[in-house]
Amino acid sequence: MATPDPDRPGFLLPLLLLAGFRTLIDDLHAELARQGHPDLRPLHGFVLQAVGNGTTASELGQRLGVSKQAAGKTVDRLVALGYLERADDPADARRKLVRPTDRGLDGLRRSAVVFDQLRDRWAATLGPDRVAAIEDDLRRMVPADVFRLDVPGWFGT
Amino acid sequence: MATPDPDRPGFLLPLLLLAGFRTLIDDLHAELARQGHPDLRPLHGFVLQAVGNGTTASELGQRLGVSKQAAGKTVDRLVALGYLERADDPADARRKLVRPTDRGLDGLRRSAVVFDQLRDRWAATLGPDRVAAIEDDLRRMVPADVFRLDVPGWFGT
DNA sequence: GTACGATGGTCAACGTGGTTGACGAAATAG
DNA sequence: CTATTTCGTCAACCACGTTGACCATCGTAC
Repeated sequence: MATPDPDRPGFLLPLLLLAGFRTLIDDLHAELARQGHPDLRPLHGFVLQAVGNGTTASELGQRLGVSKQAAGKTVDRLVALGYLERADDPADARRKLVRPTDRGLDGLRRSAVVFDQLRDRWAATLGPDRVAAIEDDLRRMVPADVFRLDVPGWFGT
Repeated sequence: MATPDPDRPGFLLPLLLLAGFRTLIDDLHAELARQGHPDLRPLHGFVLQAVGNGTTASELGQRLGVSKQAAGKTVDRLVALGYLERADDPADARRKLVRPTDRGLDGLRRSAVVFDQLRDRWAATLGPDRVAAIEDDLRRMVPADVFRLDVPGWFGT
C-alpha cells in the first residue's frame, strides 16, 4: 500500500512534511540544472551555505553535524566540481581554508533566488499568511538545536 | 553561518519542513528503541509500510521508487534483522514473496501508535486545527504523484 | 627552550542506500 | 515452439556517513 492507512493519522504528518521538503528541493534542482548547475546535489546547497565566506573542514563538520572526515570528503567532491577551493591558512600551517569559488557563489545566489520564487508560489496558492503560519508552527515544534545546522543528522539517511 | 540568511526568506521553508520531519522521525526512533526496536532505521518504516501484507522485490521497488536491486538489498537487511521473511510463490517460480514477520508487524504497529502520539503532542501545542491546516496546505502543495510512495526519490539522500 | 596535550587534516576500512549492466530461469504471447 | 518479458540476483560502482589511527602543528606549562 502506497498511501498511508487513514486509520493511522499520525503517518500523514511526517509523510507530508517530507513530501513538502522534497517538492521544494526537486523544483530547486530542476531549475538549477536549467541554469547551468546540473551537478549540484541537494546536500551541496546546505554545505555551500555552511561554508559561507570560508571555513575549515573541521568547523564545517561541526556546523553540519558530521565528522570532520565526512566534511572533508564532501569538500573534496565540491572542489572537484569547481564549487569550492582550498587555500593554506597563513596564520596556522595545520588549517586549510575552504572557500566558495565564483561558481560556488553563483550557485548559492541562484539557489536563494529560486527558493524565494518557490516560497512566493506557495504564497500565491495558500496565501502569504498561511505560509508564514506554517513557518511559525514548525519553528515552535522543532527544538532550537535541531533548527540550527550544527547538530547531527541534518541530511542523508 | 548556521541559520539561514534572513534576507533569503525562501531558505526558511525547506529548512523548517526538513527539521519538522526529522524531529518526528528522531522522536519516533528514540521511542521505538525504548520499546525493543533499536535497529529499526528511518527507512525501514517506509519499507514495512510498503510491504504491507506481502509483495515481491520488484513491486516493492516500484512502490518505493527505487530499482528492484535496491529494494532487494533492503529486503536482505530487513530479513537479517528479522523484520521480513521470504517465501516461494507457489503460482510462479520466479517470484519470491516478501512478508513481514511477527516482529515486523510489531514494529509497524508501534510506529503507528507513536506517530499518533506525536501528532497529538503537536496538536496539544499548536491546536488541532493548525495541525490539520498544515496537513491540508501541504497536501495542496505536493503533487499527487509525489505524495504517493511509488515515485522516485522518497528517501535517502 | 623543550616537552606535552589539543587541534587540523588525512588515510583506511567499513556500513548503508542508491545506481546500471548483465544474465539465467521461468512465465507468457505469437 | 519460439520470441519476448519478467523476476531475482550478481557485480561494479558512487555518495555519504561512521571509527580508529596517525602525523604535523600550535599553544601552553614548566
